[in-house]
Amino acid sequence: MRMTGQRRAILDALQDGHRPLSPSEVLEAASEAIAGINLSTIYRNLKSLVERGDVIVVPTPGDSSRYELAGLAHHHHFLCEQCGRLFDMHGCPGSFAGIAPKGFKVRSHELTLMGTCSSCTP
Amino acid sequence: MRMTGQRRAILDALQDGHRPLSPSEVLEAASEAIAGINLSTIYRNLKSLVERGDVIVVPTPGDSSRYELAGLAHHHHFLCEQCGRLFDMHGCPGSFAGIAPKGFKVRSHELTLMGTCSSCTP
DNA sequence: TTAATTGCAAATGGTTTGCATTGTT
DNA sequence: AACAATGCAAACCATTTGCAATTAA
Repeated sequence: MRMTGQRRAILDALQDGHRPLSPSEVLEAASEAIAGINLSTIYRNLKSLVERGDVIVVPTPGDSSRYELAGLAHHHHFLCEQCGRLFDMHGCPGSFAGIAPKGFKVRSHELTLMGTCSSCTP
Repeated sequence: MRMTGQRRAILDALQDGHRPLSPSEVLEAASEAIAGINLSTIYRNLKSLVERGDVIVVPTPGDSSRYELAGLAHHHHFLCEQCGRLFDMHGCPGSFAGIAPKGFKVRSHELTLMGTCSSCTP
């Protein structure tokens, strides 16, 4: 994988966003650096960046997946139902392995809080 | 809303499944009672059953939403990465409101454990 | 008979892919 | 030259919708 300007711009967008971004949010942010950048390219580059381990997928309940830079400490997210943005939160309340049914093997977990972010609260 | 045979079959499918079902799982189950039942009808009826409050949507991270009968105690789910089925778990480890950023209003939360269910564990 | 429900096919929206072109080494 | 990366259009898949035909109250 070559580190092209487009991939650089995508990583920059994720870095500057300070929160997980959807593909269309990445497109919007990267478009400011590279006019005419294509959504297919965003998807393809996000995929290869994930395979390479530079970026992780954030599966989001009831909405499309977001992407964020890899290497952050384990944490969870807040989904604003008003503006649709996903935010990072710090820490994790536990492993939750105890509530899994007997015989089920827990590999990971997703915790998402939903509500209204501070910008959208009147 | 009229209680047709199709709607009856859909509710029966959700009841008998003992776990949240995807639209295509509902189709498969309802087809045994009503041959030729259409997927559009499944979607339309699920929607009206949700509006009526008989059924709730279970938004599932990284996968399409599932549906389950309303009225169950607050609980969370386990997604088997092998067979794709979603299972109910009992109880909830907490409110999690404490980890939300300042100024954010929490309305609800989704907790999903991922891994391998007992049927898929070797 | 009146209004809700259904099947079918077409539309939609997000994501992926084929292919010819462009860019990098 | 050899191969990776891109743009574009078409394919895809889950979900929704328009409409004419059917069914329930």
